Amino acid sequence: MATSCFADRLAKHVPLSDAEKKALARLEENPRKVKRGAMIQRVNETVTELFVLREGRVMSFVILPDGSRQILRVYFPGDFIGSASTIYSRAPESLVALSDTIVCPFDKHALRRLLDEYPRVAALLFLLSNAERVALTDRLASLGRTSARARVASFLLDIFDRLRVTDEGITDSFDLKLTQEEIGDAIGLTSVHVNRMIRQMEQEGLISRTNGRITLRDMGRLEEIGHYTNRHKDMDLDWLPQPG
Amino acid sequence: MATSCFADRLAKHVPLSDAEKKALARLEENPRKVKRGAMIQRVNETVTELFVLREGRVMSFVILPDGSRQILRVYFPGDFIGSASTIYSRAPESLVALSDTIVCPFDKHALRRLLDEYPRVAALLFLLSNAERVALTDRLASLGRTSARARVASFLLDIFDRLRVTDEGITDSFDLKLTQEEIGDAIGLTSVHVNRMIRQMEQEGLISRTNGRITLRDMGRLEEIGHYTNRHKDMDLDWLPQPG
DNA sequence: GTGGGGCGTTTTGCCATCGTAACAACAAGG
DNA sequence: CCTTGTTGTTACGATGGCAAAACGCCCCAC
Repeated sequence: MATSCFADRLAKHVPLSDAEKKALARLEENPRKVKRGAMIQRVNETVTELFVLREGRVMSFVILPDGSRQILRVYFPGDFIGSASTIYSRAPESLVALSDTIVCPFDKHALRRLLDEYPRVAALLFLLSNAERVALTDRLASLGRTSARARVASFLLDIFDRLRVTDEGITDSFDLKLTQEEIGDAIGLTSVHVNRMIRQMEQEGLISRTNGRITLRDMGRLEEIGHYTNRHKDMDLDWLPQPG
Repeated sequence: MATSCFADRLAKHVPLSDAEKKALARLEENPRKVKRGAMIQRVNETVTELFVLREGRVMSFVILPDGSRQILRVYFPGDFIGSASTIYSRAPESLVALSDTIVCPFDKHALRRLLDEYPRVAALLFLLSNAERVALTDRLASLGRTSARARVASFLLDIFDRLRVTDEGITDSFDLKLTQEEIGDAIGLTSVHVNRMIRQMEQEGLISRTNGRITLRDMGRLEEIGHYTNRHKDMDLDWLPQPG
């Protein structure tokens, strides 16, 4: 059977039948290489495609009329991207590759057939979009009610924990692959202030850096500072119908 | 057939079969009255229930360790509430009634059966949760990258447009039913500053107020100020499977 | 009717946080 | 070598938070 990183991801939550895996793999039949910095989707463009991210990193963002940018979400391999085009005819957000990536585009009619034929997968997608929703509300609380310092801390922990979902090898350090300006645009700060906070945290021994690689030196305190909770531990999908 | 405000809401997007309507109506078999201010769900509590909001208003929020509150979402009749409990065993957010309300709780196993038997409804729920996701990213951009003035403007417009989805009678005024402190907690400001902005906007003739009722006097300028786009106009669910 | 009590709004003064602008240092890559 | 992009650093100032109090309003008890 063809491997599918999307099926692999979903299978981390619930067991999948072979038929389901095969159907999911079909979404990834048309892998497309995208160079770092290339646009995958432009805001307001008519969209009928969605994507599974197979390799590399992608971000979604919007540009406000005054030119400032808000990064909405950073995506990692196995993530399902562009779900907004299931319901809006024009893209509400832009997608750009943060590194050289491989995305697998598929038409929403392919998704339709999948949802139609594999109700259990439809339910699963619904559940996972609820998890995404919670991730967004967590960041909303972060932007709305916490200090710059707390936002940086929770942002680092969030990226760290998400990377660890798929990469077991990570223990305490990771490649952020984001400029400080991008971090700022994700958590509502300027690059200058992100820099202040990061250097401060480095001085205090909370983190350390060696050419772009971040090492978390005191996760306990970082969690406190960022008011961060790792949601991944608390998932429960056992109540879904069994496969078959 | 029993009326179901949830079915009515969904039917605004796509036609539903009688069987689907009936199945949706079953979710609302146990209406429960909730007094203004009463908790419907407490953060970190074990949850197995979800809700359809039939009447009144509800908000979801979290309290941070320093006591500050972030309001995550305000809900109106026909909204589907508490979707996080589909995937997390403990509630990531609290739910409280903003007015005297009627909610219809149902167990997630009832949802399971619905998703299982009516794949088209499952798909529809998935799509609508994607719309919710976009609503959240819009507010994320608002909190991360816009001024206090812009946040207030877009917040008012957002509530206004959401009320108008179900209540055709609304033309330019509505009952906000939120204190300025609550507005602030929703958009990341203090009540003091919300007050400053609202009075400023009133002085400029952008809005006017009479005992809690807001009238939007210049929606065009409000949309500009808030960098607001009404997403409701742009929905497209026609590609879903047909009923039957 | 009168006198609270509670709740929300209005108002003020002060000041911390964070943004703006500008530039230096440095690395990578053509 | 020059260009381009990222990080580091500073000075200055605006936005919006904080604390505190007054005000208006509604409801209730007396």
